[in-house]
Amino acid sequence: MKRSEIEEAQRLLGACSLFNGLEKEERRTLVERAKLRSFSAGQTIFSMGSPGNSMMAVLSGSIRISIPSASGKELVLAILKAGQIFGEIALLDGKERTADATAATDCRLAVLERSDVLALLDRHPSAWLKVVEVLCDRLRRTDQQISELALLQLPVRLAKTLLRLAEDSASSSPHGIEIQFSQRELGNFVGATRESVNKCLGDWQRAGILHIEENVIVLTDRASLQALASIESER
Amino acid sequence: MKRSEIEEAQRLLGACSLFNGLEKEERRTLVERAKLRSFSAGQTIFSMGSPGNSMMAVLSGSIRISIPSASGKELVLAILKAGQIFGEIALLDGKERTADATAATDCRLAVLERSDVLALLDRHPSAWLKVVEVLCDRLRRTDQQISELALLQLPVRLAKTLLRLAEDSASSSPHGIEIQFSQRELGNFVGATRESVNKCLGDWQRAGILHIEENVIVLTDRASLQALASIESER
DNA sequence: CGGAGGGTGTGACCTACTTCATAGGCTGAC
DNA sequence: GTCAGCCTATGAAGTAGGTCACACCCTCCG
Repeated sequence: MKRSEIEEAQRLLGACSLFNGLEKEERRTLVERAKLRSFSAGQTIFSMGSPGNSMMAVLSGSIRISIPSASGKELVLAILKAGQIFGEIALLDGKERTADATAATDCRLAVLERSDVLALLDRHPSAWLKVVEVLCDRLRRTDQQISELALLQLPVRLAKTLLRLAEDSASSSPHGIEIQFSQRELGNFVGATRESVNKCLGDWQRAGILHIEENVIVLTDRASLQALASIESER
Repeated sequence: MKRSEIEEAQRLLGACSLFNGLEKEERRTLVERAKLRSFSAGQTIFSMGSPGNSMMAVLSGSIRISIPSASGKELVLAILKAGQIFGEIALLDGKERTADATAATDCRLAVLERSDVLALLDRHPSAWLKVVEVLCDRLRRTDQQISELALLQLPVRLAKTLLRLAEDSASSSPHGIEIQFSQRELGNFVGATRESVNKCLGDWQRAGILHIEENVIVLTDRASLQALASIESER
């Protein structure tokens, strides 16, 4: 591993909420012990059910966390970007991975082994709190996802996820915020089919809330979408 | 608080996975700092959205954790029994409660304040691991619940939850395992209506897999139910 | 006693989805 | 080139499950 790479990885790990409490020195030893790995878009990083002794921090690119179903369908739980971590559950409790992780784009990861992480936590017990915060955050997210899935109907769920995607998407054109997911992928987010998503988006385009151009959805009227998302329409 | 009560609470806390690693002495001080509280069936213990500075350990009875929706509906996330804990998320990250907790039966709880728990973790950093295990367990559960909700259809979900309920139900009659939840409540478990649950159970009764008598469901043919639960039938 | 409020059982109907089919467009590989 | 494989678009048909309405049974309470 080159010196420059190490330095960059160190800087990037500093961006992780998990590690930004550490002193520089600690971060350096952590990076030294970590394996840096690259994946190209579409590659699978790990699969649900496999044993997992490591966790990953995203250095660049984005990662897709999903749960597969028996027959090809899948539900996307999250898209992770630089500075976020994943795979920590299996590392912490020593059991199987609970979901699939695949590279959504080309990406680079820092892979940390269980023994290294536990050793670090041993030296710095205060870091446990960070770990716990990450887990709590995950739990809040999944709890919310559960209730939405069970209690809200498709248009509301779709509106909510569009807004969420809009929030952590850097790319905004002059006309509005751009979202770059295929309709099939949006379906995987909200637990619906490609066709249903298409119809919903079509309606909204006709209503002037957004428009669809060349594999990109442009949100023009965010307020209306927010209204749609907070309608108490249930199943 | 009476001496006998303290002793009993100590014994019961020892049954919690979270605390069974502690020495007797530590457990005693923890119990001394805890408030013992009783709730009668139906009482609400805390509500989603309220601030939460405490967590609870169930000493006796059972607790119902649920997420309410705008219009009366709700989704039941878990039923907790003696030896289990809840409310730890808000305690750990200092944010709002993510769900409602109500007394499913008359029950007694040990209520632990944030400062006491954090102090204990400070004295015994090894206890963090236990906390993390609890959180990981929760995450595994909710992840599974999400994927079932999104990917499986009602009969499969219902079969799965019946089997789960059967597992941690002590009451088994000579004829089979008894499950004592109303059909409406089962609906709240699987995200469906009373009527749909009724129809499904009716079919299964006709098929001889279970029978229904006086507000009790008796599982007679567990194997068939397991078969139904593992069918890959999707939505 | 009667009535309110809980439970189960069932039908008729409605609708939010899925499934299936078809059509066309673009990109990248052979 | 053309073919495979991805995407969007849209409409017809099928269906799981929700909604509504009713009947009936408890038990608890005034």
